[in-house]
Amino acid sequence: MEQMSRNLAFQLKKIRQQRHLSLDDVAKATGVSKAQLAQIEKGEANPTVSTIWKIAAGMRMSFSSLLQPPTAHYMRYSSKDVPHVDEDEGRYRVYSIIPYNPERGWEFYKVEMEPGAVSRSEAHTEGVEETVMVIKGQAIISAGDMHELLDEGDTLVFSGHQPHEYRNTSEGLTIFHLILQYK
Amino acid sequence: MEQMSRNLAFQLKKIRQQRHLSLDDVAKATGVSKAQLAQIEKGEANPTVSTIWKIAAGMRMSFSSLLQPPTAHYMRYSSKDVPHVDEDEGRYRVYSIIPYNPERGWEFYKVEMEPGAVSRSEAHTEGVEETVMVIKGQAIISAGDMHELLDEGDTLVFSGHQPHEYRNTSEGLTIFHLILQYK
DNA sequence: TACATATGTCTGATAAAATAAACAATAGAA
DNA sequence: TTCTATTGTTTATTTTATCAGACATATGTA
Repeated sequence: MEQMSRNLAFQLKKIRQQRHLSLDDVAKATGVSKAQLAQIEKGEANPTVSTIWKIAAGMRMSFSSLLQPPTAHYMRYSSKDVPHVDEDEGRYRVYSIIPYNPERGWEFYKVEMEPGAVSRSEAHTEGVEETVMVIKGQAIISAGDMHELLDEGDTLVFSGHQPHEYRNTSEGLTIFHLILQYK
Repeated sequence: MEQMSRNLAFQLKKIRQQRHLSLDDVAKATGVSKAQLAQIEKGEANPTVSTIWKIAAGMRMSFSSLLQPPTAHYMRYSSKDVPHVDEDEGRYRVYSIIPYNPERGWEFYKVEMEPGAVSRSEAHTEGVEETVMVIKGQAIISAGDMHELLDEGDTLVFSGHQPHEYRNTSEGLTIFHLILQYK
């Protein structure tokens, strides 16, 4: 994604002008060509790890500080372009509200289930934690020997490391929010 | 440097076989070609940030965990191939023992000064901390209004944010170790 | 055994990252 | 003003990262 490029662009430009260095100075210090540095600072580049390494080493910075996102920053996710996936012949619909992002570590879904609809999930890898918040309707969440009936407003947090199941036990549509948190 | 490639290779391979996935699986999950993934796992690749992003996102990992160096790991720096720089007509010699590494954040030098030799350094950027340990001889370290005379065995820590000076005040060769720590 | 599927490796083609050098724009000094 | 640095941008070229698909090697299944 061009998220990283933006971070890199911001941080590099910031410290370069904090230190009052020209592109030539940085090029000499890092061994990366001036043209490439200019591209990077404009966020129009997709550098390789070795290039980033050279910059970090030459500027005496850590990776984290070089790739850190700028503070005070926001992102809007429009409801218009939310991708969604159907299961159970369209009776179970999953909308990806906030897609996974390596900087964040979690993702956010909205789920709609028709009456009687069921969804089964395989065990996720190791340390995945699921948070379910029922917005409307009623559902039973099962995992191992856990069977919890959630009403409107109820929230459940559980480990997704074993197979689990969502079941709409109400007469109408059930809607809930779902957060998947990765370790 | 190929340091990052090694870390990436190690971590990717590790979690791939922890999750019992094939290269095809990972290719499908991340959108990175199988050939490229194979190269990366062998440490023979120099991927771009967008490729790393795709891997991190597809595998639901953070950058840090993907780029983390394997634990239990050592590195030997041989005295044979230590680069060095001379100043003051060869009477001030700096040997780079451990070069800067973005993962570590500091670098290590050995310095030799002939009798009467002087070295002046410009102010380093912001949060640079210098540590001087005199191994042999005697030196005066000055920075701002600080003037410290160090004898064999003495150690001085000071901020390198202003111009400073090393001066060998002994009759013989003075040797000291120098650590530069970056914020 | 033969067959099928799955898995990692290798190869050639293509897209793109990276460089070096030319260029234009700017600022400073004589 | 003119001349000379200095700075960032642009262009042309080389290098290489990436991909799709072919290949070889297993690993089961009938």
